[in-house]
Amino acid sequence: MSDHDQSPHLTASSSNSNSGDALPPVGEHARQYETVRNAHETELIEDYVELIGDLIQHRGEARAADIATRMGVSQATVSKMIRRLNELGLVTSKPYRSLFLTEEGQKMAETSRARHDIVLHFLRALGVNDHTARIDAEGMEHHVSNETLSIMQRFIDEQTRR
Amino acid sequence: MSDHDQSPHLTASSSNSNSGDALPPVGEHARQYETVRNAHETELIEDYVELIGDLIQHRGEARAADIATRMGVSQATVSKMIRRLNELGLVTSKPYRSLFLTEEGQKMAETSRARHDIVLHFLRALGVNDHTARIDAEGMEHHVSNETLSIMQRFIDEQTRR
DNA sequence: CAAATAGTTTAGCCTTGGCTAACAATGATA
DNA sequence: TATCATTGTTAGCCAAGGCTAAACTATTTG
Repeated sequence: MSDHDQSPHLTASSSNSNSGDALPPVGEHARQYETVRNAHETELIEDYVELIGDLIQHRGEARAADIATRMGVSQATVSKMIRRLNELGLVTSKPYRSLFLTEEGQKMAETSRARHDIVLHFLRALGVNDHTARIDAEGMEHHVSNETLSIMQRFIDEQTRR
Repeated sequence: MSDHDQSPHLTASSSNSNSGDALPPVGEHARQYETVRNAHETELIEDYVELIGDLIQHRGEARAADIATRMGVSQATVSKMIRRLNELGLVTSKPYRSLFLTEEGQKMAETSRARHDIVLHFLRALGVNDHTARIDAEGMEHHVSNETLSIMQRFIDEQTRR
């Protein structure tokens, strides 16, 4: 039935020089998309936690209003999100008071920040202009595996050690 | 969470040497997040269209069942999505028949495919292993600006011309 | 210290993108 | 040709992440 399987299709448009042309085997292909879907679920969470960590570090505290303006989102949305972060054990908050990260939240914030920094520095080291690099980094950071991250780090090191 | 994970992270420390540490100005910061949110809206659409294009090219036709197994998603979900693509003028479909891309759909498929390929080749040229590169590329492709894309292309060219 | 302003939360709505279950059409084949 | 497996569609559910409007709390200030 579903075993149309991988028909051996010789790269019809051979002009493109590579092995990436053929469709991946079904199972693998599905797993790729699944990975992306999963990343999407955690992405926003990580962005919030990272931002909260940054605000605490640079401003001394994280207030819902600041999060809202920095995220470009309504305060109501932030409030709802904070409830979720609370349920997930990432922040603690008393009503009408400012937020704190739990231990787990702090770990997540640090990891996210580190990843973000590597991607951003990498893009700049590659030659991407600062403004673009920031935007791209914000989107890319959640989709870069640790393997790729460490290769990026190596690239940065080589580049700057020169 | 991320399944393809292992390496240690002694790295972040070294990256404290820069201007990226301070929070960006509020407006700019908000615009970064907005860009990501917008990307999210088109991402899935592009993935479907790209996949449909690939199926047509490699298999001669795109059937809902194949899309479902490749995406790792139920047929009902695909069916619903196809209706949306239809409304957006990206595909044409008669019930119970296989799909075709409109002209606009084809353009989108080509663009997506090209972007995807560049990112994938770039990662491989960087030294990322094929399997990881595929997964990362799938997630990253929608967040890479044209500027970065062309820098990646240049990098590939230099790398392979050696 | 009371009133105004600023900040936070809640209620209720909307859209997306998943799902399952039930039903409908197609096409192979007995 | 009648049956049945495969494929496609529809209905109806759910959670997430937006929004606005209204209610509530905290803080500033007259």
